[in-house]
Amino acid sequence: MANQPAQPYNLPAEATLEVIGGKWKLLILCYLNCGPMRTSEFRKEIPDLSQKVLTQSLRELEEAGIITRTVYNQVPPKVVYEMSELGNSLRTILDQLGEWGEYYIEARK
Amino acid sequence: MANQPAQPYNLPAEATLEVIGGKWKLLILCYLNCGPMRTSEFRKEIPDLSQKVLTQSLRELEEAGIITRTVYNQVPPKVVYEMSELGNSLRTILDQLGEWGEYYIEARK
DNA sequence: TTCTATAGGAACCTTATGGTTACTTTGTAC
DNA sequence: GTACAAAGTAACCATAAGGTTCCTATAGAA
Repeated sequence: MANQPAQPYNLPAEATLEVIGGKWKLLILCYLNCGPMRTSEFRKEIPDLSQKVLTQSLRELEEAGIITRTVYNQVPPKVVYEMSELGNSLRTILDQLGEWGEYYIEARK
Repeated sequence: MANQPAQPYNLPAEATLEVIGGKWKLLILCYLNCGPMRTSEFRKEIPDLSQKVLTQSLRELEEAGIITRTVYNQVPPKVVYEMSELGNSLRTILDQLGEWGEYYIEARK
């Protein structure tokens, strides 16, 4: 139960992994990279992703400032998620992770 | 207990995160980026990293083909770890993760 | 007036990951 | 012959992350 140090990371790169890490966040960001999405659209596109983990992941991405959440005051509810400025700055990284992943999968065959 | 699908990833980028993910792997790779290291050197440099998690992480990186392990047949034992070719191909990614992490930490202040 | 659609919360369980402690092996130095 | 060094392994525990099921609110449609 030690207090958190001023800088909780050994390396800045860990901050990046903390933001995009987790089982589904990359996939969520990948969809948002193509444009805004509502919750129900995520549910249809990624049926294996449970409601709970979806909203949890979206909340964390929102708190990290990577995506924005817009609530339309209507019934039934409508909530739209999209990339923020900060989120867009991640694009290069996401692309590179994908490229190296392809290379790696190929190299391991 | 479902069988693994042919491709266990939704995205190739997930393969990358699987390789470098975990609490200590980035740090380990960061040290190896500067040159070969023996186990005892890791223990001194990263005292918060337990023996168990260290060897476990090194094993996984080795299985991923990212690092190599060389055992010298002597007593007391001597084991040296270093980056492989494949490991070196990760360098750009690691750098970018670090750069974005710095940017992000700054942007969040 | 009952049903539907949408987004989410609450309670609970399971598994993965990380951490701790104690033990092992074996040649050399004291 | 005892102690030490290096690189582990084994058994165990704690916490985090992910997953399941059921519940809620509310306007309009049937």
